[in-house]
Amino acid sequence: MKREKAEIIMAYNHQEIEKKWQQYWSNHKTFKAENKSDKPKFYVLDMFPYPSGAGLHVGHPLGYIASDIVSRFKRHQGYNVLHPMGYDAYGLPAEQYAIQTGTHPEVTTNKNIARYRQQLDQIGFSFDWDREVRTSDPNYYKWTQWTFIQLFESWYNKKTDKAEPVSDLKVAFEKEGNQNIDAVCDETPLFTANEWKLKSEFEQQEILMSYRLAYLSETMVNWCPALGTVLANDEVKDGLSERGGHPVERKLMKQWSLRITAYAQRLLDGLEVVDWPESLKEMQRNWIGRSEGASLHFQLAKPDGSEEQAKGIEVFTTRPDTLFGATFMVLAPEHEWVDSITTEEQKAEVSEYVQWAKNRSERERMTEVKKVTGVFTGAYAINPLNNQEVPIWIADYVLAGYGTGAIMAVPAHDSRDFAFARHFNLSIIQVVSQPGDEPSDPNTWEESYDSKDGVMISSGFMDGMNVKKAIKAAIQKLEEINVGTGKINYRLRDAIFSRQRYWGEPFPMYYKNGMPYPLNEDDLPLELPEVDKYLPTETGEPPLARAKNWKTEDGYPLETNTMPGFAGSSGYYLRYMDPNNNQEYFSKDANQYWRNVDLYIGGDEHAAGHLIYSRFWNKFLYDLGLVCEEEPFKKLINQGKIQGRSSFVYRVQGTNQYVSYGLRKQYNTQALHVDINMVENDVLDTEAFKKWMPDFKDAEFILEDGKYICGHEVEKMSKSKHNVQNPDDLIEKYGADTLRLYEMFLGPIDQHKPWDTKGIEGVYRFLKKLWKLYFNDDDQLIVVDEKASDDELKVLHKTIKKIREDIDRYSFNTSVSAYMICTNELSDLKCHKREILEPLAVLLEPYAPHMAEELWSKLGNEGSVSHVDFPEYDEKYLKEDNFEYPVSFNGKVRFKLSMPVDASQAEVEKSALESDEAKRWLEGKTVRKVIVVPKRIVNIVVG
RNA sequence: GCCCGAGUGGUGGAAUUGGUAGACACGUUGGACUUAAAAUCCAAUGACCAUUGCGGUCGUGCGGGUUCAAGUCCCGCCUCGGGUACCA
Repeated sequence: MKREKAEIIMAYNHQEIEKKWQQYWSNHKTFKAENKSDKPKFYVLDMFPYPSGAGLHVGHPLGYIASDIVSRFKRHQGYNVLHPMGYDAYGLPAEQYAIQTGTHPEVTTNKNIARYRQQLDQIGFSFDWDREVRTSDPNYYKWTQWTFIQLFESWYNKKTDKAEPVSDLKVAFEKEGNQNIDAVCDETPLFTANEWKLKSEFEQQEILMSYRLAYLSETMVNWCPALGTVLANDEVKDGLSERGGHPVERKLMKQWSLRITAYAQRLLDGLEVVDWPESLKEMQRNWIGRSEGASLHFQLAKPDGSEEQAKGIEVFTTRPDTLFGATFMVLAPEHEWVDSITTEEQKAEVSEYVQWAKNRSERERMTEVKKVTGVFTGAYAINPLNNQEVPIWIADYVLAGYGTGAIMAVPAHDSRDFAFARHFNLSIIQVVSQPGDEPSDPNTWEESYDSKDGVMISSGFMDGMNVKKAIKAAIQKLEEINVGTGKINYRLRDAIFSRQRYWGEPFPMYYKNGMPYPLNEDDLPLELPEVDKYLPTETGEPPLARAKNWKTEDGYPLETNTMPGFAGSSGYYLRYMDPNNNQEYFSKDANQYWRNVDLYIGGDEHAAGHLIYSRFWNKFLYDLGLVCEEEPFKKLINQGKIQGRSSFVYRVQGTNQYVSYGLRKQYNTQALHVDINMVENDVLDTEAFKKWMPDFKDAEFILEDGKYICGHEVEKMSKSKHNVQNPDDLIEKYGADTLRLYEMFLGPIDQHKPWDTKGIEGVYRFLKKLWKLYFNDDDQLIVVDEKASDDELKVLHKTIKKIREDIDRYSFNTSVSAYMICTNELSDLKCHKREILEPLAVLLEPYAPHMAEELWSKLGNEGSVSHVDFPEYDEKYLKEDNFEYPVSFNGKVRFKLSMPVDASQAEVEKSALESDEAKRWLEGKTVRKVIVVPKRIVNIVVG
């Protein structure tokens, strides 16, 4: 009885307070952002989550808490803050579940969203929920579809370096054909205006297709049979699908693609102006993969006289300087000329090899990188600079998808060519000499010399030049003799945009005579139809082919593919600006006001996916004049992942006995994961363990000091490792404010760190201690109006300064300790004064908003504290009269010396040398030098 | 292989511009209160040596260097994490 009573009086009742204020915020729309405002704007965005069935674990809110702190801080500084949240609602898990159970993915998704929302609300985020978007909502995906149509109706003009309407292109074709058009497009033969006019509608559309930014084409795709769909390059990791880890094959399929390659250079250039982590920018640079070099043609030694072969085989090289060392050529097995150049004698061998290469999985190909394979075609080409005949080989180390799918091989200066030449006994000629080294016989080399550091030899006109100069000279020569030209190549591929799945945006396209046409914009959104099963049809068509009447009013069949996951997330940050607009994606005014995202927080796993697609999407809309900023995300922070901390028990081999961590070496044991909820401070609750699973019912324990101590390890948080910490239990026990503070206290926001519940008590204690500055044990307000002392003011103002600086540099962990220090010091001073405690409540708001609101209101204030001015600090309270100088001798600190802060260097030096403590260290030594750094240190050099 | 990032007490981490290394917190130990426990409060807590007191030596992954002074800057390595990989 007594105990219960004590708990009721318990001063800080987080459960009641947090519920109350969450309700208040929701009722009063405290965090609603207005599109019309005289205030400066600040846009803080989180990467919106995919609502998975597992709900949130403690890792998810980490970034949300950080962005919420910044949002709240900016509101206190008078900004109109846009801080929205929504859901990336299309995704494979809900669809896989639908396949298994027949439950509509929308049902699953809505259920998961409801759970996410409830969890998010509990943490006390200051989102403007009136702006919520869901990618699967027709009102949202209408604009995803709309953007797709704009992409379809656009082409990329290299002359103006931007996207322009296809309608303009048609006008140009009618006027002068395509000879003056400089576009990023598929290879298209030249035609005149007359020729254009003579073409059929179908032929014209076919040509336009090769210019469109969203285009349909037969391409080599990553086909994942287990998922029954095609995947984009960034969705494939190590030859396996990123989701589910299923094998991926190469397959030729007719697919929609986005011509993101048109933007390669701008995507690269834009990285220079954004404030992103260097590592992330580097990842994008690598993904875009710009390389400078030359494109040139090798004539066939015996062309068959066809127009095609007359041009020769085109290759791309970054080392045109080494042309004199090009002793053979290699084509990718998929190269279009393989059949036509192979000689009769080699036919069988070549076709066998091509077949073999084709059937290899991507995974095999990757894991067997070191294995050298290839076959001779029997054909020869002519090196354009020295007119030597070189054999043409086929090998799968040359990729069809990069450059032209053909290379000139320079074995002396390229390690892959070197390995190939060695294996097949092809000749190797040295053309670059390492500085300070004599040229030697390459046949004796252990490896090729790939470095660009060196001087040309055996290279005719380039002899004696350094590599850099020779590259320029070679390109010039190639252009002179009209066989090649300088060229920049990108590794970036066009984004494959079709998925053979149900749960995604339908394409707003229909087919007339096999040619795709866009729907009328008035007919958008094209809503996702109902189907009887979420599987492909018997004939292998995507699930949408099951839909009844999947055709236009005129009876033309609609596209049956759906869009990929990154479609909906590419422009969601724009829709937040004006989420309920039925007329437009977003209004011009809204975009002019909100412009772009000032702070974007999310994981770095999106480096090569979402963050590139989004930038592309934004640049395209910029070209259309719809958005006013070319880069969508000004500042970006990657929050680190929170890893799990697994606990282990040690089962003695073949028994049901479990030995405590410290004694496990004495036995032959096997480590088993145990649920971290049964473990506190590494001590196992043995009774709970016995009840956990039937297998453990009769478990026996070998204890140390009467306790069973568990082992631990840092691993990924996952259900199977029983180390998932969900926030709900912690919030119930300690409250959201504690959780928020603790997640920040764990360490720098951008660092990966293991979750460890141990420290949360300390943060909870801090909040209770802070509460006690305002209330006594009977929960009576004890704040007084007495004038604050200098000491108290100093504590407050140094904390204000620290918190402001810390938030400005996103150092959230150090803020938390600043609050703790402040509370400790005010407690020591027994300070209960309004002059200190009222500003402190405001200061606390970004991190612990519920408590701040409660304190603010209990102090007699009306309404929410959210928009109250953030406290300013005054230097005059921070000033010290004295500074305690550490005095060191030869760099070792020996004693402290208190001096007035305005003491001159000479005075400090004099006092230091004359002080009693100094004598000991000066005895028998000469002072060689004295360094005095004002308000820092004194260093006396003796010897 | 290549490109990034990181290594600081038993643990998470702090040290913002080269200037007192280890703030703050956890954990541990000892103590107060209590019949007891929880909660709370107080004290100690990098290692080693000396502990009769003053104290001393070492110490930020390793080895070197620059400097009056280095966790911080430079050179060379090691380990871990991430990205990428026949990209010509």
